[in-house]
Amino acid sequence: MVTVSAPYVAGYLAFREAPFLVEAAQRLQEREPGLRPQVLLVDGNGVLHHRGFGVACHLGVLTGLPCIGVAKNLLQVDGLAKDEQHKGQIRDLQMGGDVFPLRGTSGRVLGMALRSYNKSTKPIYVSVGHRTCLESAVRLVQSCCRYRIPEPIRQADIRSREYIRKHLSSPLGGTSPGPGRKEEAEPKH
DNA sequence: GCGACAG
DNA sequence: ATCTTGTCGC
Repeated sequence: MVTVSAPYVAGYLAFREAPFLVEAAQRLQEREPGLRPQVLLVDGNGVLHHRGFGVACHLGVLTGLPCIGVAKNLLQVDGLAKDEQHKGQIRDLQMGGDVFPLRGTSGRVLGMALRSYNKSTKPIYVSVGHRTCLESAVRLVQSCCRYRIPEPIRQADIRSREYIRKHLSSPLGGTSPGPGRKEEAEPKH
């Protein structure tokens, strides 16, 4: 369990969550030295970011492990927008595995919109975090999508919420936002 | 008033 | 992220 105090500010997600992700990675290394992740799927963006350095990049540099950014919503940076052109490209995605590049005004490809499984309507946004190319990142992500969200991230989400519901719902858990105070305590993403 | 806004 | 309302498919 962790206690997060830093607020969520769009564009600065890493400053709020990276410390706990690094901690989790270190704990795994201590308790299971034999298990070395070959790659980490991160709930957030990699280079698809205001300053080209999202939480997946932070975690990668801090751990030295390859990282892939997987966002559920498009971060509208470098000219990228959820305009008709974008919506049209989404409609054109035919089956699971279909993608289209996210090219910013700068001309740079910041990531790929991916139809993660056959029945999906809304794509997920994959971007390079650290030590991987976009093509490999998309292929790996798609390979572990039974549902829209890659199973590793989906399970982390489901299990963390279950843990919260079970441990801090009735005892001392309920959020008690007194005047001028706002805080959370959890291992979410 | 309206759109943006990773999680 | 969270919440609500409603629909559809297995």
